[in-house]
Amino acid sequence: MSEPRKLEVLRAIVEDYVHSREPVGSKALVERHHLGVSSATIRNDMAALEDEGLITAPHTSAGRIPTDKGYRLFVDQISAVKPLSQAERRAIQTLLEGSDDLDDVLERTVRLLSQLTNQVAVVQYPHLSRAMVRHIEFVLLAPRQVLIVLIADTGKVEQRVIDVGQDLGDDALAGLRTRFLKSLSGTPLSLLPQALPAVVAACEPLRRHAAQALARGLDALASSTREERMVMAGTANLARSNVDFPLSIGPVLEALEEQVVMLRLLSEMAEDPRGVTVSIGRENPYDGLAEASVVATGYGPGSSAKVGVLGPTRMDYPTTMAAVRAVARYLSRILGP
Amino acid sequence: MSEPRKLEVLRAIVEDYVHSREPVGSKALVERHHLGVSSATIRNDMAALEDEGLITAPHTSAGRIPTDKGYRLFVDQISAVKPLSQAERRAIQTLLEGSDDLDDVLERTVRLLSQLTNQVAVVQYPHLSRAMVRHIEFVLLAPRQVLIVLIADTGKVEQRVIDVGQDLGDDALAGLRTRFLKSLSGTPLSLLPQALPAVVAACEPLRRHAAQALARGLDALASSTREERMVMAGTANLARSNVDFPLSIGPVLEALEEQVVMLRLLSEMAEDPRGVTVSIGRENPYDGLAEASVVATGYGPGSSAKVGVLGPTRMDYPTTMAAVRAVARYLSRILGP
DNA sequence: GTTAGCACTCGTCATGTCTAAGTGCTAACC
DNA sequence: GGTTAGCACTTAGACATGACGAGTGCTAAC
Repeated sequence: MSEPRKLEVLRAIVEDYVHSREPVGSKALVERHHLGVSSATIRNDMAALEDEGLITAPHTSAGRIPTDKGYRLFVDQISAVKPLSQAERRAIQTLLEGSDDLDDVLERTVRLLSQLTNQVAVVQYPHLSRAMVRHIEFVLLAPRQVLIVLIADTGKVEQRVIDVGQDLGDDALAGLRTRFLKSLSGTPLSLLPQALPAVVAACEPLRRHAAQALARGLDALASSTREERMVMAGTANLARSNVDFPLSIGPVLEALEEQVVMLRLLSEMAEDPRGVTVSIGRENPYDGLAEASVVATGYGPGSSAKVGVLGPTRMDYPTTMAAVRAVARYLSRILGP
Repeated sequence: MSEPRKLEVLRAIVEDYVHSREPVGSKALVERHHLGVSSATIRNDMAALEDEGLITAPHTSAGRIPTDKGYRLFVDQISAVKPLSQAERRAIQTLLEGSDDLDDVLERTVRLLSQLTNQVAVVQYPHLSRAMVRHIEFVLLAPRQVLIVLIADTGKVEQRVIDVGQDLGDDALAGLRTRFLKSLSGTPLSLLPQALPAVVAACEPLRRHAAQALARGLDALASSTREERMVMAGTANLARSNVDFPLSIGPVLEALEEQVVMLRLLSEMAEDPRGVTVSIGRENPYDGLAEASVVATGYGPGSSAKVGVLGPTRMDYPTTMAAVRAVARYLSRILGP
């Protein structure tokens, strides 16, 4: 029993099953793929693969289907990432180049990726840990209500309304603004928590209270900038692959809606040297995704933010991986300097 | 054959069907509801209702189920909006009062509403046509790149990066900012397009080009503020009511994802004097929602923005309508002056 | 290590039968 | 006229049955 052929058999099973959604038997295998041996031999190989937990039979005398472990081996060792067609690559390029705004870029990206893969696409907003304070604006909405706007040099803007706890005039607020801005301009958002107390301390005691409140607001803003968000598209594709989620797509939709779940999942996916990381079925840390796989990769500066797709475990991994990788590259290029 | 009893029968059919998801027959009807007549009489009534197109039989010798038209009559004339429980009302109040930010309020609202109704909840961002310019900020990101921030007195902030087409220093930009701000502060966003040319004209010819670009940017921002957005929650509820969408929930998910569709739908729903508007099944202008109903109402100043839920036609209208109405009221109160 | 052959296992499909639910109609009743 | 009882008729769904085919595992021979 040759080891390489066994892998070949596994590959064939995965490919056929992904293609037909039906358990694949030994006979069909020798017919469709010209392995140079008889079906009996394949049966032996399959028995061995089953012993190793790479494939499984839904019931006696049905063909075999890959297990999570089988997909894993397939993805890691057997499959070759299938390059995109020329047309597809051109589509990516033209579609993404037409956009300017960050929101717009990400929006287009997910749509594109979901169409390319026929799956749910997800993209995380870029991390802004390296972002610095570019501008701070305080706007008096009511005697005690102040709108704080924090602008990072990445172009990201965050705002929030707070209650400063004491009446403030426009002038007083402008004064505070200048003070904050002078001290904080250029400060990395990540260092804001440390930098704020000094600014507050330097304020006139009379306005200490308001300054305190403003500092708290800025702190919250900075951390909500760190706090991650994501964009998503193609949920309707889930309905099409309804059959692939034996129970229901409910848990999957829940996971997608609970963005926290997805974000943690994405960030926990270690970066793979091959460029794309795959998390298969029960490997996912969230139970609702036990029947789903996530294919993701980093993009942008430091590849810290993730872009990826989510679909049933029974997914065309080579093509999906190729699409994700390609999109991530274009994305990096466009967002890059 | 008494007209009132016929309506009573329709009501009973709708209620039972909504409750059991099964076609309801004449016998079951007389058992569950104490109409003072025999099943034979009910059968006559049912035949009449069927003739009028209010109910239909899926096949010979099954019970009847309401048609869209039947639901319509039920909603319009028969049903009484069921008041929320004390606990539910308290839940709404406490949950919504804990929030400050507009985004936060809307986010909480949809979550709450989707939980209350076990349906998909949708809320449109408030129209800002009456909003006025509170503040304008230009930030130089690169020699020619300027970040424009437009802050409305409603607390809404919009930003965008533009290319001004000529090199500008920080000072020059600050000058332009002051000029724009002085002229435009307090201008309703809706009047911005008319107000901008004058400001540009008043600028020094040297900076005319940049001013032109900035004005275009502001115009775009103002209109993108007018442009509508929405928040949504509870899509996972669709999966649970999978059975209610005979074909697939795919088209529904598509409609939800294409926010344009939903927004048009919401805005086309005329305001109903009773407070809540319902659009049932094929009444919806979008084919993918032929099996779905939307229950919505306006909120906020002028009730111009909409909040509502989407679910299968087989939906508990009285409760849903009550929930939507209650949530809209709290929402108006919180966002109110 | 590979192959052919064969007995055995099950899921699937087509078929047939039976039952319960529910209707529509007719004739009697108030 | 509206209401009722009764009955023949229709049909979906549940269930059993059996043939079929796909597929396996094993053994013995190559």
